[in-house]
Amino acid sequence: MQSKDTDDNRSFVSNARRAQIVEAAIETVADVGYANASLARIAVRLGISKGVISYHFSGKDDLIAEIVRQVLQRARAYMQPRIEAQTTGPEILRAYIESNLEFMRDNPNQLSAVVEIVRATIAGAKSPFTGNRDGAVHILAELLARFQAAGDFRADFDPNAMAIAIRAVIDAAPGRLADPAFDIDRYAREAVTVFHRGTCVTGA
Amino acid sequence: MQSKDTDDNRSFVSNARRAQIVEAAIETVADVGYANASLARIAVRLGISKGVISYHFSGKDDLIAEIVRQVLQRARAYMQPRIEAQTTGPEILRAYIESNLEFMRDNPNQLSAVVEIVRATIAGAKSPFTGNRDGAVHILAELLARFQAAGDFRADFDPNAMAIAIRAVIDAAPGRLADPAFDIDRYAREAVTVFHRGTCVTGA
DNA sequence: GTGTCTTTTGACTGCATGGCCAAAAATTAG
DNA sequence: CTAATTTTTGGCCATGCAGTCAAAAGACAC
Repeated sequence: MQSKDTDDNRSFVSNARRAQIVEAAIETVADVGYANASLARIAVRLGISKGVISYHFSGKDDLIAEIVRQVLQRARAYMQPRIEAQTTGPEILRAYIESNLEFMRDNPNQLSAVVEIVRATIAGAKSPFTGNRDGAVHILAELLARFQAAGDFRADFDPNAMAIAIRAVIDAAPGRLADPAFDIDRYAREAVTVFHRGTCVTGA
Repeated sequence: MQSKDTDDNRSFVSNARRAQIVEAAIETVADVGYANASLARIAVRLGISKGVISYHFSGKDDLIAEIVRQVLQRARAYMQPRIEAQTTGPEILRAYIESNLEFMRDNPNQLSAVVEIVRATIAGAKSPFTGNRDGAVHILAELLARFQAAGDFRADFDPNAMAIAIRAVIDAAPGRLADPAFDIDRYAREAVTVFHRGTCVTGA
């Protein structure tokens, strides 16, 4: 094993095992919370010995990083085309919010796990995922700023503050998915409306 | 000691010690994150033995609950008069958002700690603070619904979804306070504007 | 079937945690 | 000053954690 592992460096079986472990880890985190998601618990969920995890991953950090990497890749793959299909600022913003929340609705565990991992590791200490969070905000802020300059949005809001608010509203959803009274589609509609009204020159 | 402790049940010195420990615990949580805020760390910050904490509190849960209780009480004391001074729906909503964020700005550690405690303990397992979070959302939702019925707000948004979004935007602030580039006053202004535009019939 | 390589097991380490407690120290009362 | 009480100390548990490892089990080529 080299330090820079590629998928092709590993056998089919090995890759399947890794995928299996990643999946179990996602479920475990979404289920019992990041703080309680120990290697032992993940192993029990799979019915294997926890040594197997150590064999296939260099450590817990490696496993967690792999979760974040995989989920964000899938989320990006789902969202990106939907966002890029739009042309105007308001349309893009709507597609951004909607595709984010749709992905959460259809893959509830995955983003729940990632949001929790990022939050838990960022709190207090420096984390390998700080750049991840700030990166998402920054990309959104740039987007807002671009279309603000183009006149698609009102000129007098701070793109950075707005981006933080938008992401806050989106990232609050996973933690509510467990509540049966929470209607994420309804929530998405409200979020779209609020930020449309909040960013555009004219009302709805 | 009885199980239902009142302040008056304890000596002055004892209450002072408790307050001191609570304060140190708040700072520790805000500093190193809830996950790393062990009794040992809190004790070191105070320069005392960790047994002292066990002596003054029935356990870690007790200490944490006391933090939440005290901070929320202070926050309520700050916010409530400011909110009740308003009469119309939009004014109340503005006062709600502004007073929340002002309290965070002036007491950065306190609400950082509480938000993190509530988030960390709610994730995955059932927590003594679940009702706390849902209660805050519920109160806000009722408020929105009341003034929606009165015609102060547009009639076609879901008060519950809106309340969740508003709290999400507010609760995202503490985690950003450490970032020197984050201007919480600016953030408050944008939040007020967004939700004013999002809830009212006419634009800004 | 034999030998090689991969994978899994289960026991083990070292560490940090929350909680506990007897003895020491400090405080207060008489 | 002495005795009773409150408070603090520092060491001690049991538990759960991530990570390690030798040995067993399995897969597979020949």
